[in-house]
Amino acid sequence: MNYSKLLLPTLKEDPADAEVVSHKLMFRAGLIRKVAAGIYTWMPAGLRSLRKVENIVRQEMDRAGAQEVLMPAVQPAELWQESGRWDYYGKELLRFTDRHSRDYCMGPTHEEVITDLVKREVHSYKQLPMNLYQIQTKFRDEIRPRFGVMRGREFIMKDAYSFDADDQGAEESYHKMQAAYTRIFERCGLNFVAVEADSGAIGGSFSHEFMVLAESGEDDIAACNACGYGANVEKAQVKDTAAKAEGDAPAAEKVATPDVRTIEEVCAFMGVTAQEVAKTLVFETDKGVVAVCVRGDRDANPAKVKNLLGANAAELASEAVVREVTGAPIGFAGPFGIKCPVYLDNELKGLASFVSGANEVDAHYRGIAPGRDFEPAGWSDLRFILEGDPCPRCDGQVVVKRGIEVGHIFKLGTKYSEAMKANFLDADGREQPCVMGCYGIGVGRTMAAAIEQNNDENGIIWPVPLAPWEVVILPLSDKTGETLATAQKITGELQQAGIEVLLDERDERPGVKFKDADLLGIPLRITIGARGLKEGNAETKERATGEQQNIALDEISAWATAWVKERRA
RNA sequence: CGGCGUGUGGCUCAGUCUGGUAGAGUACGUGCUUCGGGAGCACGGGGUCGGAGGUUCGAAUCCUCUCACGCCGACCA
Repeated sequence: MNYSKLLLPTLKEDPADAEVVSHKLMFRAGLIRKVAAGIYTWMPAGLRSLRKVENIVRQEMDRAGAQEVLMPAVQPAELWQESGRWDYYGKELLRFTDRHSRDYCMGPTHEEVITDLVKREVHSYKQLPMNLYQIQTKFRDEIRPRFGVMRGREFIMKDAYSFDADDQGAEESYHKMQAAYTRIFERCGLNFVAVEADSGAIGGSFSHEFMVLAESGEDDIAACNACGYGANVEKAQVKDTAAKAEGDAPAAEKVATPDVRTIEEVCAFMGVTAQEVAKTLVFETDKGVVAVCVRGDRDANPAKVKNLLGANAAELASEAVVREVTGAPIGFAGPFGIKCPVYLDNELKGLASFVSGANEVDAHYRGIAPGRDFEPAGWSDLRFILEGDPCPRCDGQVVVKRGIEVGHIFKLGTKYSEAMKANFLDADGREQPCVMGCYGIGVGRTMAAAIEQNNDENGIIWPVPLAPWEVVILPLSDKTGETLATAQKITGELQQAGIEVLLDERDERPGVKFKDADLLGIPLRITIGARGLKEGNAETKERATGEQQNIALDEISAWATAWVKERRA
């Protein structure tokens, strides 16, 4: 590939709207250009890397026995009404009508389409298990797209769906995908962890996220420093270690607390620590309004509230609802006398009594004891895990890290197959719903995550398997044209050997070529200059290590070919 | 959707407060000199100053409305 004819516009300055390093570098290196918020064009070099990720994904999916299909981006409302998600899915689902006033949406995911397909085409246990996947453009109308292609509205995703005859088969399919994902991200050269995750609105019984470790990640991961345990903080269980409090609680005493609302204010006013206070939070859910108490220095985890109730959604209640159940403005909620069920976090077992709001303006209680002053609706793990908490699996401690979610796998069960009647006949001739799993990989996000993990002040440092080109050859200008002729010869030889080469034959000064080669992050650079030519040498430089060598011209092609092939995934 | 902020040549930005008819750097074109880590000089092309309306003799600048984009929050498969 000749650089002079490539649409590969590099920039010296960071774009004004980019925040994270991968976004800045993808833009500066001419890999992407923005069309609208969260919507991007893939430029030639960027597309080459994107295709590399896709091909790794494709190879591993095929190896795992999955079959590739391609489903439409535009989906009819009927399918979504059938699954029940037309009403459930929020504004992220971009809806529109055609000229006949029929409702459609841009597919944010394809459970409906695939389940409908399998319902029509698969009828016998003899056809199962089956795993179908696609690499396709999704659209989710995110409220706030950011970080370039990392959280775009339109993005390329690999989504796979498995169909099994029974639960055991579904788990086998799940584990196959887990193994395939591990291979995929290893081949992409990423430093990642697979963690337990909340299965969220998609439903289903269990799920893992594949997280690339990076400070710019949008998710917090709780990992054990001793065993292999890892989980999204949304999901991470907090070990129930609180010993039941001994001794009698003092009688409850109401205290006037004018204008004292926050935990800090309460602690300062009452002369207690946050560990002695129960923070009461009111949640609105589709199973009704509930109150949740956690220790004053902890945060309640809405995902756990949701799961405890078996609800589809749980969010902090509006001020109006808080007034309704507590009879007071926000800041004075407490478990005693509140007009909704109260769930307590396990950790509060350690307190015989605690300080809490009195459900009336400017008042708190001291000495509230669960079981005596009020009857909890239940005890459960309801708070977010924190760094330093005990590992739920072993005696180790939890550390919290940031991660980029590049893949997510779910065991779905029969939620969609039952709703959409994707049934098959078993060996006994009985009709049964398929047991499903679904498995996603953000292809563009994986590529961005690789940059996030591999860069320096000069630009991208591509892992060889994802690099748009494996080798860049820089003929430095001379009067005779000998450097160019030599570079062309080497380019030809490498291409013969199946190496992907970018030949920078632009009439540019050496500094420009060096800077662009670094910015683009091509793993191996070969410089042909008058200086080395005199000695009969080509000069090599590895982007990742900075290591330079002089290699004889008649050996350079073989040397470079071996260098690249050793590092391919 | 709430809070804050920004829209001026392809990119990065100045000019706006204090109204006088649009600039710099970079990128691009031509020429000369250069040529091993983003060269120098000269000349040149390129701008509805996000859009609409208003005030004014005169608006990038002041006022009103609107659109787009960004950050924080909430939200999120």
